[in-house]
Amino acid sequence: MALTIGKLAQTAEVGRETVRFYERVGLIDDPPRTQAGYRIYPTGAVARLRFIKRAKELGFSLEEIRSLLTLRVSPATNCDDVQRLGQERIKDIEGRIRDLARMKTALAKLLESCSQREPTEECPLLEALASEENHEAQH
Amino acid sequence: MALTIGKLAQTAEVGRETVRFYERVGLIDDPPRTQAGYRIYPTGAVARLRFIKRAKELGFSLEEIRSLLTLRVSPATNCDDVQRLGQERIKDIEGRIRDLARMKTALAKLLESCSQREPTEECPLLEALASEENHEAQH
DNA sequence: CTTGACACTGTAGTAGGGTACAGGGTGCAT
DNA sequence: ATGCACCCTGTACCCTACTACAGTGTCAAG
Repeated sequence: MALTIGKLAQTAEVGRETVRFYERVGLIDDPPRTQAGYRIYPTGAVARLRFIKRAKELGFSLEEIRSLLTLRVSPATNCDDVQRLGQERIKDIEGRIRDLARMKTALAKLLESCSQREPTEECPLLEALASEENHEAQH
Repeated sequence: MALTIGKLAQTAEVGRETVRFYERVGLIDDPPRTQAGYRIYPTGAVARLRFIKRAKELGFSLEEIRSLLTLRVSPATNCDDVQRLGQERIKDIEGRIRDLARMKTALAKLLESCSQREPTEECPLLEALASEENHEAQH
């Protein structure tokens, strides 16, 4: 069950041109072609495109997504490299989760104080994220 | 204790030009000026810039950040609007946290299987985010 | 055997988010 | 009173991540 580029794009909910763009920049493999030169994709390509799409929504750049996608265990890959790179990524993700959690708390507090109609002078969001501590982001 | 643009930029760890850019697009207020036209910022501007910087790192666009920043309690703001907008943002943030947590789990599993030298054919990250459910992002 | 939907390549344009001057003024330390 | 660091306004340019053609070829349905 193979897909043409249009069907793939539609299924993964990205643009047709976007698929070709990702191919150009090496985020997805060059697919095999028909006699006529049409790209034909395995169904797995859908997952890959969806992954890229969602990772992008999570704030990863295409460059970062590339490095996430190439993280896999294979005989050819040195295990230490995978461990190191993987640990780095995990730390990064943990940091993002912490920051988001802080934002969420701040927002929740804000909404609470709002519903109690106690106008706050300072925006609690600012305080929530402006804090100096634990911040030397590895971006 | 007021700041010139250079000092502000340095303290908040953004570029001087970036500060002017944010002013142009309305993310920060036009500050008062000296006789000579020099911008002078209150110290609170540092927190605002830091907030913008970190929210950006978390994948929010300047447009979204604008909407986060205007979410504050003030007599002029309708409380229902704040609640609605805030709830939306919280849902969004929760979704991001969930996705990131899934990615983290997938990465950890990958590293584990690596240390056990079990080559994985498929990148386990793909499955982590590929799930259909709970996904009609409000971006 | 044509017509309409889809595919191909290549190149150009766009939006978002800055970044880098050029050309000129300010301000304070020596 | 003259450097030197800093500020001002423009305008132009850059990178990322698409998006939109133009010009042409393919293929399946009627």
